[in-house]
Amino acid sequence: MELQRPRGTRDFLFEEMRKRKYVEETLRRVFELYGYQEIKTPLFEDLSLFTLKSGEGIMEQIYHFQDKGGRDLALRPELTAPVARLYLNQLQKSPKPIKMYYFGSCFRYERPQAGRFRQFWQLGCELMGGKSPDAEGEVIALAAHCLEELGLEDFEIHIGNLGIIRGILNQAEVSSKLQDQVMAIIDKGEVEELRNFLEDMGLDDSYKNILLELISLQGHREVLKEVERMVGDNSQAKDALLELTGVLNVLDSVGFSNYIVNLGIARGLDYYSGTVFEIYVHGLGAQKQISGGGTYNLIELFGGEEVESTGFAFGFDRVVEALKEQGTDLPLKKVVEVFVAPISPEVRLKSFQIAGRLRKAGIPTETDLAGKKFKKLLSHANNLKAGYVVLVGPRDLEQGQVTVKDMDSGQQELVDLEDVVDVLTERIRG
RNA sequence: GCCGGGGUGGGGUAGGUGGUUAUCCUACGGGACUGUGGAUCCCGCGACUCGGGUUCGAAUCUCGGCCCCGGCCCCA
Repeated sequence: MELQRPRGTRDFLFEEMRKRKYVEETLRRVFELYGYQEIKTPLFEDLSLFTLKSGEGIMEQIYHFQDKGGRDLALRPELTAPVARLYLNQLQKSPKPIKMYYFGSCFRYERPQAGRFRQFWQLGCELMGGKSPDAEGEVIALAAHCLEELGLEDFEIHIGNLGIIRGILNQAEVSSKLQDQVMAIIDKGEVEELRNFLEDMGLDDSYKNILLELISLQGHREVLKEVERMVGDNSQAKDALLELTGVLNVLDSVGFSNYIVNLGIARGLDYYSGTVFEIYVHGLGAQKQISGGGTYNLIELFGGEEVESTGFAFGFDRVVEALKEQGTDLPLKKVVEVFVAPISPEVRLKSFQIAGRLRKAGIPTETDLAGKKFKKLLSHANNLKAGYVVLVGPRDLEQGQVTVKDMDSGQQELVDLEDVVDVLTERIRG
C-alpha cells in the first residue's frame, strides 16, 4: 500500500465514530449543565505561544513549520495556551467568571504507543475569574460528574496543591530554576531519584525528610492533618493547605467524596501554580492518565491582568478507550430506523416517495439505491439493523397499502399508504 | 531519540530451513430463488508492506525504509 496514513494518526470508521460521538455529546451536555460555553481556536498558532511559557519539555514534541510568508507556526500541542491567548485578545474585560469549553485535536511529535498518538483529541474547559477554592472544587466536581455520566467506574481523582511543596522549597531558599527541576522529578514519581537530587543540592535534612514524606502521603482527607503537622508555620504552605481543604469541602458538599489527596502531583507543564489534579484509570497500559488540570498563572505570564484561572482537559481518546476496556455498553443510535424496500422495479419511485415522507417526519430512513433484488434488500436492511422494513409492492399498492415488517419479531402488517408515517412514528417513538 | 515483537486478499489467518496455480474462514458481487432477511449450496472478486542484495528461482534468506503493536523517555 503506497498511500499510507501518517504515523501516529488514525482513521475512524462508522462504529468507532458513533462511540466517539456518544462520548462527545455526553461530555458536552455535562459541561453545559455547569454553564460552560463552547469556543473554538485555530488548529495552528504562532510558535511562540507554546515556546514562551509551557516549559522546555514540550518544545521537542511540537510540529512546527513556516508558512509561505515566513511565519513560524505550530500545530497546537495542547489547548490551554490557545484559550489563554483568546482570553487575552478578547475577553479580559468581560464579566467574570467566564466559563469556556472546547473539543479539538492536538498534535505532538512523539513515539506512538498504547493511548498515545500524534494527533489526539482533548475535551476540556477553562474557568477564568473564579475564586479559589470554590472554582477549583466545582471544576473537579464537573470532571467527576462527566465520568459518572458516562458510566465509567474505577477512576481515581488525585488532588494536590503545588503551593505546599513550593512553600517548603521557598522556605529552604531553593532557586526557582532548581524548584522546577524538583517538581519535574516529583511528577515522575521517582522517590529515589528525588532523594538523591535533594541530597546533591545540599538541602537540609529536615526539609528533605518533610518533602519526601509529603509526596508519599496519599489518602482521603485525614492526611491533611499529617500535612498540617509537617508544614508547621510555613505561611505559603499553610495557605495552600487551606486552599486544598476548601476544595475538598466543596467536593464533599456536592456529594463527591471519592477523591484521593496526593501531594506528589506536580503536572508536566510549568505554568501550574496552586491546586492540581489528575484522573487515572487502570487497565490502560502505560497511559493510565485520562485527565489533568489545575490552577495556573498563564495570563500573567502572557502579560495580561491577573486573573485566577483553572482548567482541565480529558484525553478524549483515552476516555473512549477506558470505556471500551471496561466493556460499557454505550447506547448508540441506529444507522437507520426504517428501510423502504421496493419489491419490483416499477414501484421504485413510490419507495422514494415513502422514504421522503418518513425523513421529513424525522425518521432516519434508507431506501434502495443499488438496484438490488428484493431478497437482497431484506438482507441489506438486516445488515443495517433497521428496526422496520416497508415492503412496497404492486399487489398491496392496488389496495393503497404497503406492508410494514418488524425486523426483530418478523411480524408484519398491512398499512394504508397515508398512515405509514404515523404508524412508524408511533412504533419508534412510542 | 532508544529497546523488543510484527506486517500475506476489505477483515482474520495457514505456509516460511527458497521450487508449479499461495491455504482456510469471513466479507463483498452474482446465481440456485421474479413478494419476504439472518440458513444452505454453486460461481466469481481479491493478497505476500516498499526498495535494494544473494539466487537459475525469494512470501520464505539478507540489508535498509515505511507503518503497526508493546515498553523507555516524556506526556493526555
